[in-house]
Amino acid sequence: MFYHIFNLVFEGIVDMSMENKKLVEAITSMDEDFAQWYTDIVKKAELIDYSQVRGCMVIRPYGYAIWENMQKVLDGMFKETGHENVYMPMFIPESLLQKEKDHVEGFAPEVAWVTHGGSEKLAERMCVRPTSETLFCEHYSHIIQSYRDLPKLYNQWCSVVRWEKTTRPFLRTTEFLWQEGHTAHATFEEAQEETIRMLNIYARFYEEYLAIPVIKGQKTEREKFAGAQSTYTIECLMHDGKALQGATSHNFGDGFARAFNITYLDKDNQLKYVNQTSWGATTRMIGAVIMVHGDNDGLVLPPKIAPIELVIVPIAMQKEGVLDKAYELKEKLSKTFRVKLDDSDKSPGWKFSEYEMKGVPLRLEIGPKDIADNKCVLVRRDTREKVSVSLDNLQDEIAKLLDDIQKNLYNKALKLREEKTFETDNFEDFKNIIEKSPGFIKAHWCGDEKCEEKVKEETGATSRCIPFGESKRDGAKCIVCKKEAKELLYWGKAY
RNA sequence: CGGGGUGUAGCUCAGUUUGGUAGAGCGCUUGGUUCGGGACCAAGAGGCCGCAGGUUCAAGUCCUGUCACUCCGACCA
Repeated sequence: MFYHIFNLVFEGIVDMSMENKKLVEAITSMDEDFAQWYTDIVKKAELIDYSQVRGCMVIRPYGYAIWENMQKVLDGMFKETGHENVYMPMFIPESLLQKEKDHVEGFAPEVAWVTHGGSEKLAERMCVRPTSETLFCEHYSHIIQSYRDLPKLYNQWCSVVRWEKTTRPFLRTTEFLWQEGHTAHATFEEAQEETIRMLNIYARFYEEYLAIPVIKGQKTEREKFAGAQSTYTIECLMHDGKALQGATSHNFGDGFARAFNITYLDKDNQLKYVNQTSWGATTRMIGAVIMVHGDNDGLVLPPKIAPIELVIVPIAMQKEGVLDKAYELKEKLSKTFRVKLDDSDKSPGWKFSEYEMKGVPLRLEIGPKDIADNKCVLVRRDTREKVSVSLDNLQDEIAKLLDDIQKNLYNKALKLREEKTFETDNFEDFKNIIEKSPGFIKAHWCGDEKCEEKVKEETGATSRCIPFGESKRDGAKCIVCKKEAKELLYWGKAY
């Protein structure tokens, strides 16, 4: 009898607590279903909406603001290193696309074709650019004549279209936003220098602004860009242990120059081919930020690229003086920080959850009690830590906290990557790791593409890069064929 | 491109088995009370049941086709 009653009561409690939990837990837990967690975040943080167009998304103001912040910083870095922005057509005539053989073969399966203008069939169909190498090359062939015209350091911000089979917001969409740098140089060495310079810029951007640690390295032959002589990459690791290519930089040598006849007359009066590079980064960076820093309460944004660094939530705002004080703080703080004051009549608790979902780094609570004490409460998104601070040195306190959050996010991400990075010489171990605790695996390789292929077939992992600054161990053997190793590689399942 | 899942109100979904008046919760609007972790009361607005055919007196429900989203693979940033 007692037991029965106890059970009923107990069940009642359990039911209630679960109901409450459901109300609060707006998104799927990342441990339960990482893919669903990701989808929940992009929608609930109001980054995107799905559109009527297959595989394409609407980037909403909050999502686009993140992109604008990324653009602003990267564009500044490009300009500092002497690059100029241009804009190329979005269409490429078929004949132009086909000039470089490897390149067209790489992209042919995923281009969209325009066949009609109005109701008239075009004499030559055009593709919607999947990337603009051919257009830049065509243009360079017109404007480069002398060694005095070099180097040409161009970049463009635009969208490109690749007809992907399956799509996911930010990670892979049919149309996506990016920047593509295209440069032309007199010598191979200069092109190589540029390739690495831009790779380093991406790495710095990831680490300093996105708070994401990266592995810099070179792609293997199998993984390199269609038409490139060598491809370099920055690789980062997501929360679920999958790798994501953060940005790439390619040295084309004179391959495209030969196909497009881009020549210049050198000092020695010899006609020579230029050497080219290209490098790009995309809205996929937003996906990286989500999957590296996000948690079960939503997005977590690094302060340096957060559209809102600080949100002010007034408490008991119908009470005399609260809103006035909140407006006053907003005005003062907006001079230094990106600030939002939420004076809507939602409850404070709702606002707390909402801005946590949106990953706003800092929350400022101001209520009657604080005002009486000349204080306010600051709450960090990353650690949930609450501090009560005097209104007198608020600016300094906020600056310090934002700086600390930025650093903490980087350190947490680095720690996560270290925990998920393994090294092995044994193929069976390799398979086990990939299956049971996915992450980066460092393993030696003989240089044969067949071994690379075998790893992919049997484990699903691909080679991510030949890392800079980490050399192979003397006498090490290939993880697959056990022959003498040529390189140490990072491997992993990738997005 | 192959395999699975899902399309009904802005969102999450019930209703489909067995055809017969279009539903719930949340959100939204208006008014009021609240406000330091997703508040409450009252009154409202809101749907061509993804789209197109077909079967039927009658289709959200049955049949055929198609489109989109999503997950898992192959391809890619």
